[in-house]
Amino acid sequence: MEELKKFGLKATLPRLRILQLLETNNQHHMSAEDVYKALLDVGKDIGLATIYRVLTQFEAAGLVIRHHFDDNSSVFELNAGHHHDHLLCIKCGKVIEFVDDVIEEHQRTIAKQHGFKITNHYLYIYGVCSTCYDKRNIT
Amino acid sequence: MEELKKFGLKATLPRLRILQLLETNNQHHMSAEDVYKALLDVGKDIGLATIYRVLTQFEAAGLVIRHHFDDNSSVFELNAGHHHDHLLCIKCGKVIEFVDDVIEEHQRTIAKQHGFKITNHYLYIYGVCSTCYDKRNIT
DNA sequence: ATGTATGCAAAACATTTGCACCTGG
DNA sequence: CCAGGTGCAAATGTTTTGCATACAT
Repeated sequence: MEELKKFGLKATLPRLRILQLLETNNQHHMSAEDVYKALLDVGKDIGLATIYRVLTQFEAAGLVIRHHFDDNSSVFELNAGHHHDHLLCIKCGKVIEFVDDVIEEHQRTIAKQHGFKITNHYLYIYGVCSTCYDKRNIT
Repeated sequence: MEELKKFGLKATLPRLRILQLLETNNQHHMSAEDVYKALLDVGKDIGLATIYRVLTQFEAAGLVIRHHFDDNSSVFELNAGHHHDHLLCIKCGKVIEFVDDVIEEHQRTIAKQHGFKITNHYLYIYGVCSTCYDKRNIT
């Protein structure tokens, strides 16, 4: 909880609560709105503006990663230290995390060939998961 | 130009102009605002709302691909038929397109392992290009 | 003609910011 | 105590929508 101090951020209640929520929530990917509602549900009324500010600071501190999935809003996930990519179901919203060393290696090679210093990279594979696919003709 | 009809879209002036712009513009990646301004510059005053509507229809028709780059706005590019990924400079905005067969193959494998039917996928590598990197201590 | 498209202005969102008040160290 | 943090409401930027008018077929 005190990793906040490493980044010169005071350990305030809103920050601690948001961090704790991200650490314990079983859906790792949350929008600012999701965080807001989840905290409200637990009786913690933290302003949405503060949530945006805190998440943005967390992102700058490297505690959190911001993604721009297909819709026009941002989702945040705790930076667990190990980079991973995402496989997303467009029907049910399921998110699967994965790592493929060969893909990682090829990305580095491509960046090098073009003279780029990589800062970060995102791979999103969208599709329909087996559960949703099986249901396709049922309803 | 008449690929519009294939999708049940009337060949109206705004659509033809937007399509033509995307086909001829040397920057392949344009936001709705970019398209709006580019057309204005050529004396074609097409409402921004129409541009959004047309680009969205083009996307649905598969004529255009919509990307959500790091900022919170959408950019569109003509679907040239051959899928490719993107390498982006965070300093100057340069965009390089590339294809890596090994990466593509591994993506298919991963999706299959998880029982997903891929609909599409996006790989964005962000970094600093050599030009910007060389300039880093100059200014 | 007639169903579709467009333009404009207003609405809907997601996100950011200004400012007075509160709080952690 | 005091710098930094928060809440609220207003501002911003992007994208969507309602509706009357204009256009392609």
